[in-house]
Amino acid sequence: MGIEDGLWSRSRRAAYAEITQVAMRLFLDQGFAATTIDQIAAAAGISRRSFFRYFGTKEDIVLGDLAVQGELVRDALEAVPLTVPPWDALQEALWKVEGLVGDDETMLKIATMMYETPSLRARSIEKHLQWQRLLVPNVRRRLGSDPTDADDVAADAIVASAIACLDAAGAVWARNGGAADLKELYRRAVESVRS
Amino acid sequence: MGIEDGLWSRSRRAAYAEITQVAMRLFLDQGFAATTIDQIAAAAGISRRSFFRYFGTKEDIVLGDLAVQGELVRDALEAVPLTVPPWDALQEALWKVEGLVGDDETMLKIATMMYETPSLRARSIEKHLQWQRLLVPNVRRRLGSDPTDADDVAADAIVASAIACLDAAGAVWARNGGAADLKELYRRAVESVRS
DNA sequence: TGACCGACTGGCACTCAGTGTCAACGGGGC
DNA sequence: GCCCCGTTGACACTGAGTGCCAGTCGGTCA
Repeated sequence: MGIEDGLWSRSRRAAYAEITQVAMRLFLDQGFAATTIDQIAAAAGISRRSFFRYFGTKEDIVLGDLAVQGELVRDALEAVPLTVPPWDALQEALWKVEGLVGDDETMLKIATMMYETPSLRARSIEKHLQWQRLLVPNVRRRLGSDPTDADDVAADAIVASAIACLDAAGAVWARNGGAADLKELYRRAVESVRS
Repeated sequence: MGIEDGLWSRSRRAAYAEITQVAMRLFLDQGFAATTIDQIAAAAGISRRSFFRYFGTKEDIVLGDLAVQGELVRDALEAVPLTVPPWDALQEALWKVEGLVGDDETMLKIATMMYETPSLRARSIEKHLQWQRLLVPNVRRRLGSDPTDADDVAADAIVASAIACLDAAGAVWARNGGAADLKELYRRAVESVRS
C-alpha cells in the first residue's frame, strides 16, 4: 500500500500543489483573512465543495505541511541514539527537518503572515501541540522515566519548552525580516532558558 | 472615568455573570462544541445579537478571564524587585495570580473541557501569547538587555518557556483528574527544563 | 414634568466557513 | 462492453460572526 503512483494519486498530488500555489498567491496579495474559499476555488478551477475535500480548513493550506513535518521530526528523533540527552537530541532532530523547507524568501513571507494573523498563529501552535504528543514518548525513554508515572511532567515540559524556543526564535526571525540566522536564534534561546 | 458604579455598569456586570453561568452549565452538560450561541442566548434570556455585544466569540465565555489575568500577572511581575532573576520572578508573579482563581472542582471541569476541545485549546494559547507580550518587557529589563537589540531572543524564550511549563503542568494536572498539586508540577517542570 | 441625549437592545439580513447528501462522471479491472 | 469505485459538482443546510436600523430606557437639564 506504500507509494502507489497510479493516476489517482498523481493527479491528486498535482491538485494539492495547484491549489496551494494559487491560494498562496491570493494570500500574499490581498491578505489571508480577506481571501475567501470561493475565490481560491474559482482561481483553482474547482468547486467550493471539492476544495474541502483537499483541505479541511483555510488554515491547512498554509499549515498543512506542519503535520507532516511533525512526523519527520519524530522519525529523526527516533534515529538519534537514546544516550544523547533530550535537548541535544531535539535540536538535532529539528535541524534535520528544518533543512528540508523551501527558500528563505517565501518562508519569510509565510512566517510574517502567520505571526500577524491570529487564527493562523493559533492553528500553528495547535499543530505544534501535536508535535508534542509525537515527541514526548521518545524523550521519556531518554530520561528513563517510569512509563506508569502519569505525574511525570519532565518530558512534557522539555518538549514544550523546546517548541516554545523554536516559536520564539521564529517570531524574532520574522520580526526582523529574516536577517538573523534561525538556527543561531534557537541556540541562543535554549541557552538563555537553561542558564 | 475609573470605577463608575452607575446602573449601567452594574447591570452590565450582572449580565456578564448571568450569561457565563448559564453558558457554563450548558457546556459542562452537553459539551462545548454541541452548544450553540442560540441556546445560550435563549437560556440567558437575551437575543442572539446582544450575546455578541458581551462576548466576541463563544470561546471568550470560557477564556475571557485569561486576558484579565494576563494583566494581573504583569502587574505582579512589575511589583517584584528587578534584582530577582527572571525565573524566580515569573514564578512569584504567576502564583500570586493563580491563587485568585476559583475552587478546584470547577477549575478541573473547565481545564478538562479545554484540553479536549481543539478550538478552546487554540484560543487559550492565543491568550497566553498575549501574556508573553505583556511580560517580555519586564524580563528584558531584568536581564539587562539592550532595548534596541531586536535580535535578542533571551527574554522571549524565557517567558515562552515559562508559559509552556505552566501549560504542560496544567495538562498533566487535568489529565490526572486534579490529583497532583499544580504548583508542585510547575516547579518540577521548570526544574527539568533547566537542569 | 417634559424634552433630549446617549447607551443598550432586539430583529433582520447578510457573509463566510464547514458539512451532509445525491446524482453524474470517468478511469481501471473483468 | 460492463461494472466497481473514487472523484466531482451542485444544492441545501447549520452555525459563527457582522452591519444596520429602529425602538427602548436611564440620566440630565430646563
